[in-house]
Amino acid sequence: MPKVGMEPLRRRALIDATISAIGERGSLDVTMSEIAGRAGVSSALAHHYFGAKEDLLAATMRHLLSELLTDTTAALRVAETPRARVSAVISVNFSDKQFRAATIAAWLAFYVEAQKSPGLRRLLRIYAHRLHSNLMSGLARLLPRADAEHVAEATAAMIDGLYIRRALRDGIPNAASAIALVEDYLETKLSQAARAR
Amino acid sequence: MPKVGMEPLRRRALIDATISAIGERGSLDVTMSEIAGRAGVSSALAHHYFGAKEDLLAATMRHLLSELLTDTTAALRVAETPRARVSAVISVNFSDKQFRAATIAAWLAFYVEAQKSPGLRRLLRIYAHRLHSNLMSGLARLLPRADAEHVAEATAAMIDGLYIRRALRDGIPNAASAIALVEDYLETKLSQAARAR
DNA sequence: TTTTATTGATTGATGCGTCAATAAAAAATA
DNA sequence: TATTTTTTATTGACGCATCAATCAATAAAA
Repeated sequence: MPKVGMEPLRRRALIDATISAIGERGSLDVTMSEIAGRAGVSSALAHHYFGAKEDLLAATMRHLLSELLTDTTAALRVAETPRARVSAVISVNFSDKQFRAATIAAWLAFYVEAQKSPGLRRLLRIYAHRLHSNLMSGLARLLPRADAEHVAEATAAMIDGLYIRRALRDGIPNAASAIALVEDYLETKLSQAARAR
Repeated sequence: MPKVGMEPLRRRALIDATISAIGERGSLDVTMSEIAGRAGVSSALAHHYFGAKEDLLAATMRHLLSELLTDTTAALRVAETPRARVSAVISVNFSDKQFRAATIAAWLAFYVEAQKSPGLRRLLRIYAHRLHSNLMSGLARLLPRADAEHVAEATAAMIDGLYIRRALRDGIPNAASAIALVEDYLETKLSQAARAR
């Protein structure tokens, strides 16, 4: 059976299995055997490629993060105006790929785990910082600096909050209404600023 | 040593110990021994009073929830106007007692745990519902029904989001600025509505 | 023959939940 | 009031299950 060049395929399969396992269990205490089983390999192989369980979890987190960043930069590339840049960032966060039960459960679980693990916390800080600066890349051209910072904070908080409510499967059932909520806030703040000018 | 009437004292001490243990560890996987140790008793006693670990966690969650509800009703009682009612609900959520690292870590951990445990999920649904209707108790008198619902959703999401960001100890360092963010949103929406009228 | 892929079996640790044992208070009985 | 009995409080020790991590063994490529 052993065919060479399996490593990248197995790594990817194990990471995918980790996300779906976390999504189904709803928490990070999934076993290595559970994950490995989903990926169709033995738990020993998972250890072979990733070392400790925490390393696999960190790799999964990094994967989630880099997917989000990739999608975001792609969306930003085609955004023509500052206003469109802000909407692009928002829509990526609520895209089908991101705003899915398994993905959200994984994010939530990682937030909790980050309390313990400094490595994970660093990764989440990076995420928060990127989200902020991506939002600012549009807002800074629409509002005075201080207001832009303020609106970026509030928008980021709203996005995180909507993720949580989605995890609870209560209120805000779909991505469209979540986007509408955030966009409405933005529109309100922008028109308020325009009036003041 | 055995003195009669220990039960309520022990129960309370164990629940407090659970919160602080979760706060320090940052997650729900604290051991019964750890909790019992903090409460100054053996793990066997914790089992004696609460049964399974999950029961202790559920009791802790219920305690957190009922404290929040008690504080909220107290704050609502002294609120004179509809506008004051909304502010009252917000300020309770960011009060010293609620917006504390240990409490927030516990809430976050419970959100994750709720994915697995239907009992906990029910409790969190109750919390979300109460928060919503408490906000509505003021908003319904300030805005048309549909707008009020919308603003209540957004406010609730913002509150949850700010909790998460607090848990990460990143951005929004203190309660005051968190309140300012939410109040600013509210004020903006209310004045927008007033102008439209 | 060396490297890469893979696993079953095993080990060691951890932690929940139980149980029998101890002791002090309260209640019942003499 | 003195005693026995029952109830309440409490724990150390232990069984049992789970799981992460290791390792020796197998087999196909290079």
